[in-house]
Amino acid sequence: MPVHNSDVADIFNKVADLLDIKGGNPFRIRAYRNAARAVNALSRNVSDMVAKKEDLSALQGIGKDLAQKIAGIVQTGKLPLLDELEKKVPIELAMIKIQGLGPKKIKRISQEMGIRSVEDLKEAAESGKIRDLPGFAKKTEQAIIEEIDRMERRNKAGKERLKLAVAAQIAGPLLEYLQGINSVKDIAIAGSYRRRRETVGDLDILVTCKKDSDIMDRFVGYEDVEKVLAKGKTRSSVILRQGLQVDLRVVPQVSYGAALLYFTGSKEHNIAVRKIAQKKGLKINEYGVFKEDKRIAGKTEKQVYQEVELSYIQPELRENRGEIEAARKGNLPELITRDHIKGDLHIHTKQTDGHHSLEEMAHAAHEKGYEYIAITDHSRHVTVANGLDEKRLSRQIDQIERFNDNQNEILVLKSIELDILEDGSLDLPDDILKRLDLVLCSVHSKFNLSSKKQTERIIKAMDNPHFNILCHPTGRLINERLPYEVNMEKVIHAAKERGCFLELNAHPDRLDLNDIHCQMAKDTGVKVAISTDAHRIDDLNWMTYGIGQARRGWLEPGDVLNTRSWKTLKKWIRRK
DNA sequence: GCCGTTTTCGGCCCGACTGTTTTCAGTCG
Repeated sequence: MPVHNSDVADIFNKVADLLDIKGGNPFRIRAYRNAARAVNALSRNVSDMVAKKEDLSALQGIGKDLAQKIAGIVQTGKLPLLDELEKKVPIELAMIKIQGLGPKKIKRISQEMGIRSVEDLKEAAESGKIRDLPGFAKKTEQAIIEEIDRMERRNKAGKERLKLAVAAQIAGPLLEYLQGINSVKDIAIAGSYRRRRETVGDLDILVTCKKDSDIMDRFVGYEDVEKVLAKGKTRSSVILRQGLQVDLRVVPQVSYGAALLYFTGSKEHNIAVRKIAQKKGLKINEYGVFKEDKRIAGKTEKQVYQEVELSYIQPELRENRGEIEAARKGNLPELITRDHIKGDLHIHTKQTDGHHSLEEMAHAAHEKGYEYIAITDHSRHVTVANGLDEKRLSRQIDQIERFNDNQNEILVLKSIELDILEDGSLDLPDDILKRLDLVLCSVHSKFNLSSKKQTERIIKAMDNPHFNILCHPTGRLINERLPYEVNMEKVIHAAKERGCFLELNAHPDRLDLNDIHCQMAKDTGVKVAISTDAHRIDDLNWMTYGIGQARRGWLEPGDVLNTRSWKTLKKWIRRK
């Protein structure tokens, strides 16, 4: 089994947790966590980098020692330090995931009561033994019981973070409710929701409001609130029935920008920004930028960035993956927006597994202001979707030509979502593909091939001169199905060499390409098509999720295929 | 354990809330 970046990151995070419980140097612990994050954020496979003898210590947060440890993990799959720590600190690491229990408390519980696992802890708490420990009491004991219960329910459901689109359904009505409180002035959802991450762990809502507002009472009184975790003057936390934690912060208007920056994160971005401030003799917190004790900025995010000589950084970029350096040099990307999109290149109809007709989809797309759409029904191999064979595709082609002849609203491109078969051949013969404007190709079967075979399969398919766009390139379904084993670096380079393109599938369950792969495509010079994979009219709205992901991947209008008019697009996709 | 336009040694982001205490440590984000 090849060692993945996430394997290395998991090992480092475990080391950090164990050192934390053991009572290690907090900065050494942070170094391990930083390294875990750095490895996870890499756009390349760390195994490949080790194989090519690249200098890992050049990476931010990874020095000589950790570079060596990474090489060791790649070669053996293990880290001796971790094995050693696991022997010295024999406790189940799941314990640290219990809210309210940190390393210090776990250490005491395990040392003084011999508790080693969540199960032991549950039993001790339920039989009232925890409260006897000095520093612990009834409330802590009760909280432990409740949190273990919540954790168990969450594990059963199998997901810790909600998909962005699901969170949006919960956030919408809540935001409306809070906006209805007349003492509220500004309101925004910050956090990973604002950074448009594909999943969110909680919602951070920020408000400014009039003095003596009853906002906190109203907030904890919201109909969906199941449990109030904390309630203060400036900060309250609740858990909603749907399991989502929501934090509400009230900040003074002069601090709104500083607070928005602070609570939008990411944490790593904030730390990096604050470090710059520190060097300039300034202090940044959620209330503003301070020189000694005087506030010199804070009303807007832009002001705060200005004080540390950075240009404004879009929320989607705030991951400490190079955006700060780019802001300093003034070469941040001009990120793509929904308004740049001229058409949707992946749309299904009733002919296969869609729910609306070609005419209905075309009309809806016209109403969105699009210049063109591509009709991309499935090919015959996808039998469950009633995929098209040559005859039916031929009829659909005729139908589209007639449709285009009879209206001027929108151009409908003749296309297909064609299956890539196990051996890398395409599901329909070239004769019929020739008649299409555009050919999308997808893997819908044999997800469990080895990385080598899966990569070869896809690249062989790209050898066919009709191949234009690779759909949902890794096949992952967020929270449901892992990506299949595939070497994306090779796939992207193969696409570049052959004049092919990659899709960023905007379906909120897919968002595939992910942000890091988008950036990889951009750096390689492969243009990306942001498409919804709509199966019904409403699905066309998913474009905004694709845009969010693309922005996280630093994509500019010029990096995206469907920001171009069909006239230009047509030239780009023609293969030599 | 990392890092350097003050530094190769001595730093390493910062504040709110809670629970258990009588002034604060632990946890969280």
